[in-house]
Amino acid sequence: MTDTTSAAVAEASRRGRPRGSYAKTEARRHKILTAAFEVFSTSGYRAGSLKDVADKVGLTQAGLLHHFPNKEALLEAVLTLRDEESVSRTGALTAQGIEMLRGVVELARYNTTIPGLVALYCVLSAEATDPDHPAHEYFQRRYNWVRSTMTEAFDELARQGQLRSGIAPSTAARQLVALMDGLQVQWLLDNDSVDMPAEVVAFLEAITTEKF
Amino acid sequence: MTDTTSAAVAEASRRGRPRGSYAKTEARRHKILTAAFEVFSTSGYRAGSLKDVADKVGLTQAGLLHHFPNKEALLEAVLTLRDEESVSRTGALTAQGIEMLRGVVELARYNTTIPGLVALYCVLSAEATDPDHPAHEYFQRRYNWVRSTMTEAFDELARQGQLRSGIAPSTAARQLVALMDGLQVQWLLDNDSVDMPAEVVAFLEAITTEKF
DNA sequence: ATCAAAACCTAGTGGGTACTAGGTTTTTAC
DNA sequence: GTAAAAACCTAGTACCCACTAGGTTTTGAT
Repeated sequence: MTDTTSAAVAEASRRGRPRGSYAKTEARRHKILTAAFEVFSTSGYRAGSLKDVADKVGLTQAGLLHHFPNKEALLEAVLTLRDEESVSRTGALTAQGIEMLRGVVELARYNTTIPGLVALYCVLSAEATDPDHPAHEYFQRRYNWVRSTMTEAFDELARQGQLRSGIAPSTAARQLVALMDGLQVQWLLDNDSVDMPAEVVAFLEAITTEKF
Repeated sequence: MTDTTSAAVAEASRRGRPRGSYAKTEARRHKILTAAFEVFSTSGYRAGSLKDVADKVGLTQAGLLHHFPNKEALLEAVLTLRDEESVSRTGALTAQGIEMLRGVVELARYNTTIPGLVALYCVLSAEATDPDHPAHEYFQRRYNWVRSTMTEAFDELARQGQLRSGIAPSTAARQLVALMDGLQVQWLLDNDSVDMPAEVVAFLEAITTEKF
């Protein structure tokens, strides 16, 4: 365990040891992540450049690389931050059963307000289907986790007889995830062509006996 | 109209006019398109390079650019060829109503045998959601066409009372397209996680009264 | 006020990019 | 066989890439 109390930092400083980052540093790193997010969203990871990111923040490439050792680390940081934010924001995954599925509809609605984030995951998940992509395992883990979480929700519905017969909970989960991903592509290509939350509601009402 | 009869070519040759391409040229262009397809599939258009394509064919970059004036033209040629091939192969879209939907299931099954093509459209459609992408309009047109074709099929089902009540044909079409796209991402990330044709069948049987 | 570390820069490295100019080899009609 | 166009190459353009070495400026605890 690293001791990060101020007393310990002061002690370390006296001996010429590493000091913590400055007051503005956290804000700057956040700005960098926002910019990186925008760049990776529109160009993908491979075609998006560190210079594009640095320019958006008002830094040089080298300045940027002072905060993140390399491009891959930057991508990881973006993905981690976005996961934390969306989990803390929606708490979409703490709910269970039907309440969680209502949360999914709400998520679909919320997604229409953040096309950038939708584009990021859309472009990145497609790019990361290549086993050599640095985010390949991240997306494998992510999909496994989302699918299993959704399967649990449909399991509960099935136990209460609210899932239409002939539909396995795991199938419902896979399809719901697939549907949302696919709708996003169509929506990004042409916003007016798809009403995402309405489509999700229609799907859920088709496979369950509930109203959403 | 360009006159391309052999007599006309001969006449043109006598005058030092352009000649047609050589016997092997068509095969070579086809080899180039195959290679380009592979490169764009795994890396996308933006990150995929002409050198990668040229190397696969055993040409130099310059040699490749003798056949296609630039990278964008190469992409267009790949997309056009693939559309022609898949239309002529499956004839998936000549059928109507339920027969066409059965063709969609068959397409999902066939897709599992060509992960490269699936990856191409998956990566490219995501990348092309950016309005500045050269294939942006291509994908807009493509989705509009696919959606309207599918809507017609569901319309016919609805007329025959085979579409579950409460589901609009256009909704069914959008969802079927979205589902297939989304399933492909999950399948590319982990082949064993999804049985694509089975999922499509499950979806169709959930929204219709038919067996698939 | 001092001074060391953090933050950031300039100026590179070696490599890749799409694309071009101009020449050489290969094909093919005559 | 000849000649001209097609096919293809070498060698270059100008630019972008991720990343680094080493120096300068800024910060902040003492």
